[in-house]
Amino acid sequence: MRDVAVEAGVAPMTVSYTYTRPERVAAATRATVLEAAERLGYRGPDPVARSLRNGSTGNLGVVLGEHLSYAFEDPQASRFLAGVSQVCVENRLGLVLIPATGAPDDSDRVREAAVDGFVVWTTVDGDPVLDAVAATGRPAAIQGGPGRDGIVTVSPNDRDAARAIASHALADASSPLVVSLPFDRNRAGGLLRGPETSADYPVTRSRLEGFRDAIEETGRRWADIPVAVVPRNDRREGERVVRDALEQVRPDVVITMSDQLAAGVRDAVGEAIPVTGWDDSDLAESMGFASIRQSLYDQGVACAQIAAGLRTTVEPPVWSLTRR
Amino acid sequence: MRDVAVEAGVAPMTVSYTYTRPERVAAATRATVLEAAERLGYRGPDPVARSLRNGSTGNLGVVLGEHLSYAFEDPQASRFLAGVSQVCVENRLGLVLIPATGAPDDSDRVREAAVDGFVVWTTVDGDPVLDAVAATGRPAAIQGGPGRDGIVTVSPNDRDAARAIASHALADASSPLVVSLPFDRNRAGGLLRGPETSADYPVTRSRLEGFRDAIEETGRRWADIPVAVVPRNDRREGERVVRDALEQVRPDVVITMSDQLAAGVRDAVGEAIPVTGWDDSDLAESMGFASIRQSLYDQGVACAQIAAGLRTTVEPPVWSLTRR
DNA sequence: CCGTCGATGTGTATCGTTACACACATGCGC
DNA sequence: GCGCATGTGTGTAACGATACACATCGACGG
Repeated sequence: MRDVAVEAGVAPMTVSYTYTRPERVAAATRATVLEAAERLGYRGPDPVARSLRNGSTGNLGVVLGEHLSYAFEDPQASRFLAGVSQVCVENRLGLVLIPATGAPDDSDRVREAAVDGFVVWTTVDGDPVLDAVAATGRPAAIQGGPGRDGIVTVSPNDRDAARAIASHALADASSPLVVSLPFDRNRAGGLLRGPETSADYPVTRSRLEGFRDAIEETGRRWADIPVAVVPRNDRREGERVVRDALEQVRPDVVITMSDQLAAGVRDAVGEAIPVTGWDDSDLAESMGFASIRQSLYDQGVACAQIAAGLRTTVEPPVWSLTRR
Repeated sequence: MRDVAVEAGVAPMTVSYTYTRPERVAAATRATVLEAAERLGYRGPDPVARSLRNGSTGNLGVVLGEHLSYAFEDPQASRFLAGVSQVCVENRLGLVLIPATGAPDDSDRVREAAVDGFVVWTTVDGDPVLDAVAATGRPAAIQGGPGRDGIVTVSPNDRDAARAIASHALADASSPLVVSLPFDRNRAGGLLRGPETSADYPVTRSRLEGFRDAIEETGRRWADIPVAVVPRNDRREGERVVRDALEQVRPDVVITMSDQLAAGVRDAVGEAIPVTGWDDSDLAESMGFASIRQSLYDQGVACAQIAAGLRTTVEPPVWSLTRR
């Protein structure tokens, strides 16, 4: 920039203003400057230097508690990210993806990220990456929890929603099979019996609690309920885990934690056993099973607005039960 | 950092080395420095200042020629991005998403991105965003074209592949229906007759050319061939467009440009009319239609490596025909 | 003809870091 | 006791940009 200033015969500040506040500089001068820049192949202010001087990067960091490719494959994460990206586009913010796989250098990644704020996709309790995020002192929001000081939690009341849909499922049935998202980072799959509802993922935990609430309300004992856990939120995993489970149990309804899983169940059992999903996506509509409607897109928007400093609090996201 | 140096009673450089090259500084001094940092709440070197000084940001920019949410919904884009993100993770690079929707400020976004290199997801011919990318002078790669000076093109020979699969499809059939990806940014859908193979998207164009090659080889006139164009690479769009087309034409084979579309065709016509896909995904295997195998994941890896400066050229990605 | 105002250009200081070259001490072999 | 390698600490000088306050000048009302 200094060179351009010399070439154009003006002060560096004039060049700076030419780019950042064109109206502040006379049209003639502006032309001279741009011409000089053209001659020298100068492309405009360096974004990094600008960030340093201004103290803001114009970037939002999105922490994904999974291998990055997960973000592109899980439909729920996708919807959420779509909401985040919408805010970024509207506000001309960059979107920086930060993987947090549970490795020790996750925190470094966060510390070294050149961003103004963080959006965190739900992770496990006590994830140290949350400490790293909070330590930056920058605005941050997390979808689905866990809650933490310094990070705004954006999460619907999953427990209530889970209870509602489970009650609905149990209206005409008596022996449910629960299909659950992973409990923890190990992501061990398998069939359990009325497990402690102590999953490390708060989202999984709240839903389990809600299911248990509903089941106990009907007089059944949670300890007797089969719970099949998938290693991934994936339709085929849902199909597989249910096939396996059916070798040991004979449920008359299957209660799942996502539409993908519910679709997988349908793949396995057809209409023979009713199933419920979660998220009320196209799948739920086209295959015709009950689901919980909650907008992950809207939650993405909310999180991004917080991270961008556009707001500091949000109403808890709403949910509703779509009966089918 | 200066403050920490004072607090610890050492030179700023010592503090810097404490973080970036700990082995360069005596253990005792290091401890003193870290202690002082702790007292002052210093979290380590500022990434932005570091980038400025070092001249590199540790970020890769990915230009998506679509609304960002598209990246999270199109399975092909997802696979590609998964490959890109793999390279980022391995090399500790950040991943910055840059939307390019065709709006005039796309170029600004590129110019203002604090990244070391660019990966571009296939876009239309003459997209000005490519000029902006090339103008940065940073390493860049584009998947699927269009080709351009200063940007490495990573693309299989789509035309040959298209000819191969179309020939395969025409072995036992005589009147094909082609289902095509969008021609241009307008994304108008609809049914055409042997259109000029002049789509703005080079990927669409090459495949059309290949289909035409194969069709003309069997003695049919391209001008007579019905081509249904979808506005989006989406299973349901595939279903819809074929339903519509079947009101006007009676094909005995459907040749599509993606497995999603092929699956949509199956949804519409079942096994009544054979169909071919593209990408050889799980869908192709489970539904049992022929497809072109090419790894978008690997292409993502290749593009990212180029953008990261890890290599400067790539072999053309391989493709193969999976007959079913 | 003076005072004031708006429009426009310019110096200064600083954002937080690090490459580089150098200073100095220590220890070791001979 | 000399020469030399090694291990540690320290100035200097940028990296590229901009906030802020100030200087200058012509215009214009009274």
